[in-house]
Amino acid sequence: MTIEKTTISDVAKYAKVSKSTVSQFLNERYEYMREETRERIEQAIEELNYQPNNVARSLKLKSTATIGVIVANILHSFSTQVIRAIEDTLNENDFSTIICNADDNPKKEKNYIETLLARQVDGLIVFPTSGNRELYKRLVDSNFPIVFVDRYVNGLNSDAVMLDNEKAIHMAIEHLLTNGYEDIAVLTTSIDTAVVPRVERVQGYKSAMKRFDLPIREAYIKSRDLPVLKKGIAELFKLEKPPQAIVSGNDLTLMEFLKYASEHDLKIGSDVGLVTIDEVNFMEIHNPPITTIAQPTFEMGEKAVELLLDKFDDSNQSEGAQIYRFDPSIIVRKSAEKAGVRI
Amino acid sequence: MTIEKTTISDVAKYAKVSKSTVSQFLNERYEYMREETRERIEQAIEELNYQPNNVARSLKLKSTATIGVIVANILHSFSTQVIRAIEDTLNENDFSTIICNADDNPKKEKNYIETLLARQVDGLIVFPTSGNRELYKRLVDSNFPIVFVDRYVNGLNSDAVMLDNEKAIHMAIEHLLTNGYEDIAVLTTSIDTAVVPRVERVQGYKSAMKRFDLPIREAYIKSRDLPVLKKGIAELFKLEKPPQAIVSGNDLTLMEFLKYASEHDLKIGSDVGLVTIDEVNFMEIHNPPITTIAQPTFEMGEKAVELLLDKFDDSNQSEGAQIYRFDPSIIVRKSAEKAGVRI
DNA sequence: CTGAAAGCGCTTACAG
DNA sequence: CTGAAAGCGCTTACAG
Repeated sequence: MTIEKTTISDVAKYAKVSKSTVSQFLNERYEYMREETRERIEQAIEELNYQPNNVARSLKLKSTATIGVIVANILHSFSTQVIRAIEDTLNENDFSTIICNADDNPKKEKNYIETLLARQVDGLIVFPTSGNRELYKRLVDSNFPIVFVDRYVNGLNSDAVMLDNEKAIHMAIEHLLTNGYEDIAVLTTSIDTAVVPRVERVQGYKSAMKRFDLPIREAYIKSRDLPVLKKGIAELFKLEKPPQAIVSGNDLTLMEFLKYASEHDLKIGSDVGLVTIDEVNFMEIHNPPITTIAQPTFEMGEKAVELLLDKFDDSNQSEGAQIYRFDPSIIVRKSAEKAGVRI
Repeated sequence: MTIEKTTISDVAKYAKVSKSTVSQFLNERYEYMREETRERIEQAIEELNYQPNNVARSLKLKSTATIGVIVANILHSFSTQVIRAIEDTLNENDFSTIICNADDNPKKEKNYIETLLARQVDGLIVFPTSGNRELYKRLVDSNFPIVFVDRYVNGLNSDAVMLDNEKAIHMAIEHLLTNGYEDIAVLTTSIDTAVVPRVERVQGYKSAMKRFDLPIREAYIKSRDLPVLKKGIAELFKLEKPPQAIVSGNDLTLMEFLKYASEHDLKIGSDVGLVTIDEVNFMEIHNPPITTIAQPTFEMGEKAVELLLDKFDDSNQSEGAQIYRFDPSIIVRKSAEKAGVRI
């Protein structure tokens, strides 16, 4: 089963040179190499079908050229999209990516951080849960290259790539108001664990209501864990004054709402207006098509990689960590139009 | 920026023992270790905040405990689901996973295979394109642990985890027939590159038609690349006798069909019956909800890992490679019911 | 019960 | 232009 690999020594012997010279060749330092030597090595590598061992290289170089990515919840399509961008960008820069899914579970997350560090990843990009502040603090304090995405960890001086969540909610609400919906409710997953985007989206809801001189009704704010969110939605529509429109915090909360709506024969648009954050492929084919506040997922992933790679560049003095906010954009479709009404 | 790591030597010095003894401790070989020694080492590790370096360990052990996963197209939700299962299962067995997306591009795929091998992954799980037969052949012939998922590479004696594609199509067609649809067309992505499941699905279509004594109309078989599939769909409905129902090969072809249907005001169910392969979250909330032939994605991912790990077990003589076929199941919803007609 | 030594497969000053 | 030597951080027979 075990295949004896051919090593650099085999190549050296075969080409009748030293290991050093082969190594020079492998690292493309041809400057002082005779044409003939180069060809001999080239041939030896070919004949022996030699494949360099990167583990050995990594050990010597103290760099593995791999980045660990830990995502809180890979089922969330925003995450998949950003990860896709991260992997692409990293790959372009000759880095490998190890993707881990923490399932919103701090224990799993901790475990992943530790095994990634043991594997000597050169840096970490993480969508953090809020359960490992101390661990992250230690990493950040010791200057280990790390950048956060989507969420940040409170009180840590580290880079983070975030959506402008307040703006996102404002856009959603403004669109709804323009289209004649006034009593607007917001749906997010639970904010008990203080996950930043959810908190910001709820705050954004409140500030938007204030800005548009509308009352803030606590009963219109439903932040619940996914399995019990539908109950919350039901409560909303049992209210004396049920909402005329819904802002859904992401694609997962949207699914719950859509299920509720179809079970209760609520017509999207005419019965309830709807805008959701996060663009997913099925928005377009839903009937009616769903108006969406999209995050620039590709740019966000790219930025995260860029920030991380900058840290490897010694010439770049760390000029203090920052939170980078990205602008959402609205994709107007039909879910926030009352029957017949056109803007 | 670089943090000097504490190494096993530091721990040894601090605990006043040799590196060997620390290593014994790390590998939990306590048999011959004095209680007191153990405690001293434990403390030293704690004090120095020592983290073992897995790269060094891997080099010595010639095993990295990591598996490379190469997926042909990560945008395909079947792949995401299987990968999720693979990662979970691997993680339970203390293996790391490196996921790479080949984008259905043999060149990218080749590149990934090479870098994964250079990184000394212990094995490979791959959803192969059909462009690297020779490379895969070399790997399989040299006994490198590899298992294929979803597709296999022709003429290679290797394990593969596959859907019973013929059965899947038969189930779809039988369901459609039972519900009163007779003229049935099938949609898949292009079969020019001979990607196995597509080919099998088209074959399955033909064998099903034969089995049910229906004519096989070539014009009802549309196998096109995604960007031009919609044109193929249009052709279908311009036929003298347009199909009464559609079997969609996967979630991506489904999207194209759904877009076409909504643009042309085709009512799913009453105007055209529809069954698709691959269960995705939005099937349920689509209007009408979509009847689906589901693949047992979790079991398939789990099986792939199991087959791979078996190869590491020397006691298991390789009893010849096999193709493992998994049974699809049907999730009946409303997209294959004519208005008013109930089964 | 514990330590000295060799070695995994590379890279990199340094010498010549 | 090329080679000998040391070393990256571990593990594992082997000796005592």
